[in-house]
Amino acid sequence: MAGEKKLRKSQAPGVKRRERKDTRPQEIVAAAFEEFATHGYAATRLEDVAARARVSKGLPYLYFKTKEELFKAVVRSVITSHFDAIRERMERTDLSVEAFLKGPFLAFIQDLVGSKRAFIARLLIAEGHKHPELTAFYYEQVVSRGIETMTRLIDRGIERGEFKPTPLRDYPQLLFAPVMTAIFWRQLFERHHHLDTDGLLRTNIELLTDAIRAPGRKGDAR
Amino acid sequence: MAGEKKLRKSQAPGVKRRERKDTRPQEIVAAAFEEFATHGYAATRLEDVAARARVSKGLPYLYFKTKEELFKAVVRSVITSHFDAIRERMERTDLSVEAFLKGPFLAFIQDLVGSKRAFIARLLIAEGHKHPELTAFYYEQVVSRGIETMTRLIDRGIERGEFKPTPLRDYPQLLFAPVMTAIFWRQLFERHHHLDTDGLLRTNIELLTDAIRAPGRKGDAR
Amino acid sequence: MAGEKKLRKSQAPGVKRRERKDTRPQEIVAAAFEEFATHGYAATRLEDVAARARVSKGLPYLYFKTKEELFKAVVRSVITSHFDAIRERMERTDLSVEAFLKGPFLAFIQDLVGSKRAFIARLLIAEGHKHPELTAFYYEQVVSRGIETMTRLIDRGIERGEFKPTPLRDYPQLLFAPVMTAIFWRQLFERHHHLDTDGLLRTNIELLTDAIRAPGRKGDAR
Amino acid sequence: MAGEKKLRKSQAPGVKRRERKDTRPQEIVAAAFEEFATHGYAATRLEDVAARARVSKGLPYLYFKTKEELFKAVVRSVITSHFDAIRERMERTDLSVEAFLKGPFLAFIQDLVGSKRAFIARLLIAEGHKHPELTAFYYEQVVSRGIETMTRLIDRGIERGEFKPTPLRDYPQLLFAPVMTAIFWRQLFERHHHLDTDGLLRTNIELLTDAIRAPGRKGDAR
DNA sequence: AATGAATGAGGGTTCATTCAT
DNA sequence: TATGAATGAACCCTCATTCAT
Repeated sequence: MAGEKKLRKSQAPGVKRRERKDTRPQEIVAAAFEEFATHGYAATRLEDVAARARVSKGLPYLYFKTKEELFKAVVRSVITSHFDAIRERMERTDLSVEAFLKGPFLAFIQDLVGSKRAFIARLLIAEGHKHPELTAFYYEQVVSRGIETMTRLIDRGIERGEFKPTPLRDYPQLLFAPVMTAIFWRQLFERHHHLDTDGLLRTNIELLTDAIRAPGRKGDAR
Repeated sequence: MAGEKKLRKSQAPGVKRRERKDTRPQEIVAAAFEEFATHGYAATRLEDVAARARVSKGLPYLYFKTKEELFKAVVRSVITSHFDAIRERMERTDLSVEAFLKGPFLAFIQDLVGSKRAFIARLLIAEGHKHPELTAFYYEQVVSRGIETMTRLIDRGIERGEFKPTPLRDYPQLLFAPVMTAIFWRQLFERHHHLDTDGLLRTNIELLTDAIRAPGRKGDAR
Repeated sequence: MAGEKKLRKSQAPGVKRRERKDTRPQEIVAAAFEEFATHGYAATRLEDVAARARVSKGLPYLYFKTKEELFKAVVRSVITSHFDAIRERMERTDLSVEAFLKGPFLAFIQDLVGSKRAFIARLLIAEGHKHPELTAFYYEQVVSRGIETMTRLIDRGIERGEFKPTPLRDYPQLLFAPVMTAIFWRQLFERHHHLDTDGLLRTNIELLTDAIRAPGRKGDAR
Repeated sequence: MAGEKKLRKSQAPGVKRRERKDTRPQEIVAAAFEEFATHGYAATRLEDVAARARVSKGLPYLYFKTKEELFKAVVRSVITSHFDAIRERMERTDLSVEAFLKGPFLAFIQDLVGSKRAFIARLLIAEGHKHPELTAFYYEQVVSRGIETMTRLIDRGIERGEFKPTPLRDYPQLLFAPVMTAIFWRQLFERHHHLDTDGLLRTNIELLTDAIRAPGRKGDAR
């Protein structure tokens, strides 16, 4: 019933204590991400987070006042740069809009669906309404900006004569909608029936661009 | 979490005990639905469910062995007939496929998004992976059947010459994808930015049918 | 989740309701005996008792105010006649004392060890101190009378010249002690190692009578 | 069950936390022993155990996964050394067997009956069948070894010519049987009638040795 | 007399959080 | 900073007991 000396952590033998100190919060957030993604908010135990991060049970409280703070930090950490990057490319690209959608944008969402960041979607769906502050933050940082950028992208296509004016312009969410479907399918139903999510996402973009393409334009024009 | 004086037992004095017994499970499931939808699985306290159903703390256990059983009953209760009904109409309709999609099908998903049943989606996303049995049940009863039926519907459109052959046939999920988006938007972001979900759903169907319509066909043909 | 009509009891189709009514308490006590013997006091559920007696959950409360009352009734029911009978034979017998011990008495305790009544011993050991009234009742009805009778029996043996005067006269419990051991062994250790309890009991009596037999007497004299 | 003001945490101000940790399990086991001995397994509340040990309600779970584990620990803690010690003396002694029985062995069982360890007997009788693992452990560690040792002791007496060959050799339990009787009498009937348990135990050994002593031997020979 | 639906106090267990070291 | 022993509120579930029928 206890007694034997544990091997004690030291996951990175070459790294000095001083150095680890600075990365501790990130390590804890990373560990928390795994746990939250696996078990959901309520079923995640801070003790397990600490164990996964190879720190003591009390340490997370040094950086995060409560479990909820830690959760928020996790969400924030996943948001970050990725979305900014694709938005910036959207603004600067000199590809045709259709080419951009079928190229970088498709690649981005295909990658997203397969990445660990996808789990954050489930977390937000499940817990979002209980953390309004967090939801607001997410909406502002990711969703509203994403919508804006995509609206502009479609408008640019219309301005340039690539696209007809269509209501897609008012519902840019439609370009993103299958991402949610793909993510949830993978997490819930993949074991029952395989879904080629890459194909799903590609098909959606192809069909939508087919639907809005200006008459006389060729589908795969760059 | 309460406040109002309870009527204390036999709140329906005219109703016999024996008769009440038959309705109790449904009442409890209904109360549980509200609580689960509001707080999620883990954060729902059976005591609150009981209070909402105006029964004692222990009564739910008379009808449902555990919290999980109750949860499953909630999910099952919401699934039921609705999906069967639309599937049947899909099989029997003598509308053109496009007309069906823009008529009954659109009405169905628009209603779904606004109904309480939409909350079940969040529950499944959030908790599904912890209740594999339930997920399997849901997949079999709802998802796989729905996919099949929609595949047949699209194929029928192709056979009849309404539609071109397109990969949409392999990804009927695309007709449903915005439903998820609409549901989650309502639950999470509606307070930050209004989304006309009816328009969103309609636009998706219009664009997809535009994209797959056989050349020479008119859009609103019945 | 319920619904199908149960087959409803009727364990004795030929017995009229009127007749059963009179035996109900005994049936309940019998069922309670089984449950208490199997699970102990605390772990016995009145619902199970009722089910075993084929009566409704509430019926036992018509005859026994509380679980404890029922428990007492169980103990009383087991005591009854058996002990009285052997005591009476002890007083009236015209066998020699040694013959009585090796004959009827030995048979009695051998039977006791193998009978269901033995379980009552465990119940008393386990719960006695929490039911002082019951313990007092048991002491008066069974123990003290038994001790007295056995003391008289030994004294008679001494008076008749069968036995030497020995301290056994002050500790008649020694004639009974192995009964406890036999009972507990059967209930606890029999699966690990078989003990011939008949032999154990016989040997104890043989050795004790050997030890106290008056010089010049023969061991197996009747 | 309470009443006295608690000293509130760190009731031993001079003792370091780390050091306390090592003694806590024993303290909890000791407290649990008292509670189990007093109320039996089922009727013992872990909260009372904690209170008796002057720790919080949750602490016992840090050292013992469940109530049952704690119960097992209690039984184990009582078994230990005592029985080993007497067995070893039995093997090594250079007393005559009779002298050993009337000396060290008698002293051991007399002490046992008066000690707190006696309560464990009630626990085992009462709860043993519900904890088969524990019963097996007890049988192996205590009972079977004890039986073996005593069989050897009697055989040694026969070999040395102290004793006649008798069936006692097959039922060494008879030397121990009155211990059970003495323990239960003390716990149940002592208030109704005093029993000199020392005398009881001594008499049993004296009578049994009288019964098996080889002809021509003197009773108190060393 | 009999049923069984309903009650609600009670206890085992978990885990976020604190704090002595 | 960092540890991990300790706390105690909270929650699931059980079951003796009640009572409308």
